[in-house]
Amino acid sequence: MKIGELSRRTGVSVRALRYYEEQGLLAPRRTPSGYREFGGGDVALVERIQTLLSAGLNTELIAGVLHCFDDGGAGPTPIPTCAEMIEELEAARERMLRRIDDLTTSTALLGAIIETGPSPAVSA
Amino acid sequence: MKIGELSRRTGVSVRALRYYEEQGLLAPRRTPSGYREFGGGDVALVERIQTLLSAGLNTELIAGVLHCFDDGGAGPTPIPTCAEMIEELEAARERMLRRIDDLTTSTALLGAIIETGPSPAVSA
DNA sequence: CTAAACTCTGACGTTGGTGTGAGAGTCAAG
DNA sequence: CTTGACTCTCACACCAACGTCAGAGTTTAG
Repeated sequence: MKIGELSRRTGVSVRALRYYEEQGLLAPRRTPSGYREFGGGDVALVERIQTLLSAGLNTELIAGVLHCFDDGGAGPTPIPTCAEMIEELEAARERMLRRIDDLTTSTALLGAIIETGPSPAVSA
Repeated sequence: MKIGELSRRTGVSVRALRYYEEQGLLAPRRTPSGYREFGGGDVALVERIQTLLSAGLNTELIAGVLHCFDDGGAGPTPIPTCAEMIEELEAARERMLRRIDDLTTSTALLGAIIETGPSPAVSA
């Protein structure tokens, strides 16, 4: 299928799909005239990318670990080692947890500012 | 004092201080030669700005509510109405809380991916 | 007077996932 | 053949708070 159809099927914008290819997340074939030609499996692949992006991973990390999810396109191929993938995912999760901590601290500080009003709460 | 001294006193970079002025958070006088001349109160003001920034507010919002913290420079002037300020701060806090929720959901999703391994966890 | 230290105003770079055209080629239908 | 829908490749815009040069003027210590 061409990029417009993939976009409609996945709800992902054409621009985003081209960006995914640029980042090495997608590798469509090309027609003689240069049009991208996607396969049926790419629908699930794009959805998987969306899932990982919504989980807070960036495209670089996704590009690094995406092949670990690749079942070869058909069979239940026993997953490659990819212990490295787990490590990177856990590192990403820990960054997110730290980010949550920071935000929690910030909201608490903001809450204090709101409650106490315009006090010179400049301890930092 | 000049910008370098204010920077040393507050620990905020010269570039950041110029940026604050550009955003309307600071309004130093100028010497005939064009040098910024800050007053003693600006140290506390910069610290207050830092506090609000670390609380997750952006400069635009800070610019809008900063005058509500202004005590006139001396007396315990009863704070102006500025109910609007409280509203904006609470709105900002709620945005941050939503962001925390999103991140929490994402980390949970990422955790599930890590635990279950490369399963086709593409529900979204 | 000179050199070091400081300050000034631009103005581009950063980070990441797109939005939004510009200008041009391709393809299917009438 | 022509129109319209679709696609292509650049390439700038965006958001935020700065970092970091460049080139030039100012001030200060010796």
